[in-house]
Amino acid sequence: MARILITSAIPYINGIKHLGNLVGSQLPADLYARYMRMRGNEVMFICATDEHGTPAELAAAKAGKPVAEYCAEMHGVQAEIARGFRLSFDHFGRSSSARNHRLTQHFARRLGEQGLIAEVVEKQMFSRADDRFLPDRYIEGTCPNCGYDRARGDQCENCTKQLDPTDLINPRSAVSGSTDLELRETKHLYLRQRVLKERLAEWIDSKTGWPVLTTSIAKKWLNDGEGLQDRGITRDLAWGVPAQFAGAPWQGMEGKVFYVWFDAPIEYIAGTAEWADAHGLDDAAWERWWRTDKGAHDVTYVQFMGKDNVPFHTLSFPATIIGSDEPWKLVDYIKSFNYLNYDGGQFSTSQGRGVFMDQALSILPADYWRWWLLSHAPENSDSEFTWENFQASVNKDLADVLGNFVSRVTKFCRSKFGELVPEGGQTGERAAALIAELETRVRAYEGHMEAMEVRKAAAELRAIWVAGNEYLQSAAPWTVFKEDPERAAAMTRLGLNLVRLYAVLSEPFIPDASARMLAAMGTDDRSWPGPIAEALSVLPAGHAFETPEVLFRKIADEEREDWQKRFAGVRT
RNA sequence: GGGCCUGUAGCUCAAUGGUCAGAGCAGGGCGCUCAUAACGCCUUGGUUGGGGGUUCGAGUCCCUCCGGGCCUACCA
Repeated sequence: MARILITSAIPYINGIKHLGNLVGSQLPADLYARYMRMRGNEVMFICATDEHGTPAELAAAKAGKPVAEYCAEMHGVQAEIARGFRLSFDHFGRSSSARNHRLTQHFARRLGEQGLIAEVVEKQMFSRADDRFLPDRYIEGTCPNCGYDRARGDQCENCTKQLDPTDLINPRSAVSGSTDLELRETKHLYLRQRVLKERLAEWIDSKTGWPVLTTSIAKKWLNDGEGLQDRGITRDLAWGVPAQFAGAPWQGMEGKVFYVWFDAPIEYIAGTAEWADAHGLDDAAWERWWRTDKGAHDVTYVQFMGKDNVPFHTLSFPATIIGSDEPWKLVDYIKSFNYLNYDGGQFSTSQGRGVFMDQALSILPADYWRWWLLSHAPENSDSEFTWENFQASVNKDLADVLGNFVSRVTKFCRSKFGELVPEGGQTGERAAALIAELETRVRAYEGHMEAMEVRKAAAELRAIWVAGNEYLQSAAPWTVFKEDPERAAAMTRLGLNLVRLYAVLSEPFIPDASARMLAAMGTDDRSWPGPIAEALSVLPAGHAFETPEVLFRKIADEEREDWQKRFAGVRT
């Protein structure tokens, strides 16, 4: 039994995420966690909300709430939706937790003691009307290059030129529109990543099996231009982990907090500590996942994230870990995803374009979305959600291939033998061929799941379902029954056992349907198949089952058209 | 501007430099009647974005052009 630590990139707190966010991290992480648990491994699966930063403060202000209250509420909302999608986190934490405050300050202090923190005085735009420093992109003005009047302080969206806020003509706050801005001096802490460059490069180079997407992004940041740069890890904000604290090896940082990207990944660790606290366990319980000197030496750590998160997970966070000079667990494998597009364009949170997680669940149960999203996961390039494809895929794969298989087996049995696994008889060559095929396919499926090849795993699973239909079609127990009822009984017994096997194999993708199938088969035997012949004799003759209701209903054309219209425009 | 990814059948995607470029869906035909008008079998469909090159051999490697996307360090 292996020990597997799994983290999903933590979703930002300001609002409900769309399906693109879901498929890029939380959902594939859940697939992997469920699979590894099914295989009998000890799994720790951690996610959290990322609660600090300017957008959180602004969103809270807009909602007319104190930021702590706003974040607590939104955390509750996101946790509820995560449950709705059956995301099986061992703990869904909060980056604003006391645990994260303590750990973030701990890492900062260690880095300071190692000489890896620099104090830098710089000038930043301050908006008097908003009473806050503004990040570059929260300043708007006229582009000096093309004259576009809504250019942002980091880049002009119109001509794509890189800008500095001071380049803008007639700069104004994007928050309030105020032009009452001034450049103010402010002191910040920088993480001296340049000092760690060689060690980071060496570490990245040792990860030869990582996805191209992951390593290419890391190497670009390491080597491009002047190479890896030091990074500011504090901000002039009120909401966050205070940068000045007892034992801090610096002074004069009162009123400042750590940058979200410094404290967010630390929440992976803190979230595990929160898990221990929530279960009344001591520190050793979480440290055995994170401290290689306290039991984590045999842990395999896998991170899941969208491509936009890669630099922070390949460089900044490892710089924090390595720089601390303490035996914390480093990530072993980073699975990164491209983006999911929506019907010819991008999902857009600001424009409300596309399907958001809460809306998705209000339309259809989690399994429908899980199946489509995972079987179309954007692993190699950006991929595309269209309603036609979603409808076709769900109707065909889930309703016709799997759902109907369960239906035809159980209903046939009920009508000919009653709702007990029939006894007697022998299966024939076709059953042997089926078992041989499944033997190959199940091992291939395992290989893809272990390699986190999500699409390939989905395709293999579907082929496993299809094999059941092929068997029934060629064995034709409904015909055999007329001549040799005992033989038909054996075939049906095999069919019912296939339903149980499929429930087990499918659990990581469609956990609700899996549970319903097992319940219908009257068993809680979820043991992963060894030799297939054995796995297909778990349900003995005489075992009672129930004929389940329709497992997956089909999506009608009218519904699809209705949804298409509903989600094309602005979210209301 | 720079870097990276990407372009394969009507659609969504596969293919360690090595048989005739494969699947699923959609389309066509046949079969079956247990089943959610479901299932199975067969089948149509490709100058692998264009052009050039390396190689015994290129979807794959190189150059170039065209299209799509992402990143570019203060959004997260």
